[in-house]
Amino acid sequence: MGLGIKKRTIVERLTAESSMNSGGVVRNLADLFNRRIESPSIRRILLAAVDSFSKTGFHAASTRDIARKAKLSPAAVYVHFHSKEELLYTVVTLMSEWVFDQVSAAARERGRPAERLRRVVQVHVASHAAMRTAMFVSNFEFHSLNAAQRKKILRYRDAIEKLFEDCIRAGCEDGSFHAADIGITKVAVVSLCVSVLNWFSPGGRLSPEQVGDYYADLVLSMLRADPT
Amino acid sequence: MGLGIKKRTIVERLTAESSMNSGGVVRNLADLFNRRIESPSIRRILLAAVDSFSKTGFHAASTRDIARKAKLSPAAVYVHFHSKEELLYTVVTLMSEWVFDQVSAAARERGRPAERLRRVVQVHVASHAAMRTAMFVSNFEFHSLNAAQRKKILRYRDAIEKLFEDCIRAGCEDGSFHAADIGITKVAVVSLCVSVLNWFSPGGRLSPEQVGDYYADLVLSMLRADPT
DNA sequence: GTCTCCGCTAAGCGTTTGCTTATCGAAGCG
DNA sequence: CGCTTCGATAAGCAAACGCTTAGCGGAGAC
Repeated sequence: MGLGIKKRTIVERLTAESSMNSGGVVRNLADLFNRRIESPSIRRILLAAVDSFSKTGFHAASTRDIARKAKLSPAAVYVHFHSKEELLYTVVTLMSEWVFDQVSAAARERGRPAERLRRVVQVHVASHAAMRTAMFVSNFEFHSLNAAQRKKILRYRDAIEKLFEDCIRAGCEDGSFHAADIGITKVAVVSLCVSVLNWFSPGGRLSPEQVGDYYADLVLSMLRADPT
Repeated sequence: MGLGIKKRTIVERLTAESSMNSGGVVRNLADLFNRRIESPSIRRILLAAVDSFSKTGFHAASTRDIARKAKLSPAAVYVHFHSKEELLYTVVTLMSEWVFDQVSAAARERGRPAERLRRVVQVHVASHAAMRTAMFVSNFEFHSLNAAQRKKILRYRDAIEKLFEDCIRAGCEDGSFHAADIGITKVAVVSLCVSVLNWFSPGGRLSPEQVGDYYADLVLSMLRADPT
């Protein structure tokens, strides 16, 4: 067999189990990692990485700190991951895949454009709010990935944007929506959804689902065609 | 005079010159720094810091790198600044003050709520787009400041949010706007404006002012009262 | 001429960083 | 038993980090 070939990455060995085919919704980050990653040590490392990255940012977080939180020696992290960068890439990949699964499931259900866009916005916002910490890392430490990694993650982001665009375009074509520029409107709507990360608080007045509903109302009134 | 007292910070020595009282609008970041900072060396350091912080984030940026970009020795930075953290704090303060000046000037002009909110949104978005790099640092490296510094910067942010809230509340009271929850609506609108940082590109199809106009349209149709 | 100030630099201190090396012990297997 | 595999560790390396120290050189004051 191939010598000199470096070991496979965690991302390449992820359990191919999505929220679709395995009983019930994902409840939280630990639950999501349980479904996708077999080794308990690797799960602990990734949970610790999310915690460290979210608190201090990728570059300020030390691998020693992550190892300590995972109750392992500093070197044990490198038994499972090639580098600190791969830690971040694994986290971002897991979260990007999950959000894409959530939103595309919402977009698959039939309905009028307004109904479909409502579901897509609601799920997108609620997902970001519910997994606030990990989605924060996935979004705001994205630029610390290398070019090849960024390119792979961008595929998920582009696919999600496409789902939004399809709903908006369908509504414009059947006259229920008005948008002067679909491209700008699309990025404005998506970035509005993501920006819930900047203020949402788990212990706050509203649940993730309630915030999602509210944002869906905002987006629909933003897009509804003039009754004139 | 007081011995043992550490030297004053750059922020404490800023020129008290706002865009109001000194001829014309600020054209770009260098122009803004020229108006507020006397020493050319300090201006070069701050411009270099903005560049480094925006490219790699606060923690990954090295003071040696910043010094090299400013054409100074590494130690020269510490002649003017106590620490790397003070570099960030100075940048964030300058940008936060500037944005607050811009938005509050827009809010001061009289008009119906819809007209005032349109101006406020337009200026807020256009300011972020026009100073994209520095505003990016100001917003996304905010968490690297210490608690006391964050508290001071939050005063500007809260004041800006208040300006938005006043417009929205006035529109709800005179019946021209509809908002089920003014608090959530306010943070959604403000974070929508800020999120232009995530996609705006200086060389793109639209100018900062055009994007501001488009966002103002979006926000107004989001808030306008139902004609039913 | 001498003294003081001030912006600036060369050199380097102490610490922390990401990551490697050599090794261990338990488990699986013929 | 002998051998391999594998998760994990103790120890440490080379590099980079933020920041300090001691001192230089030109300008202004008297």
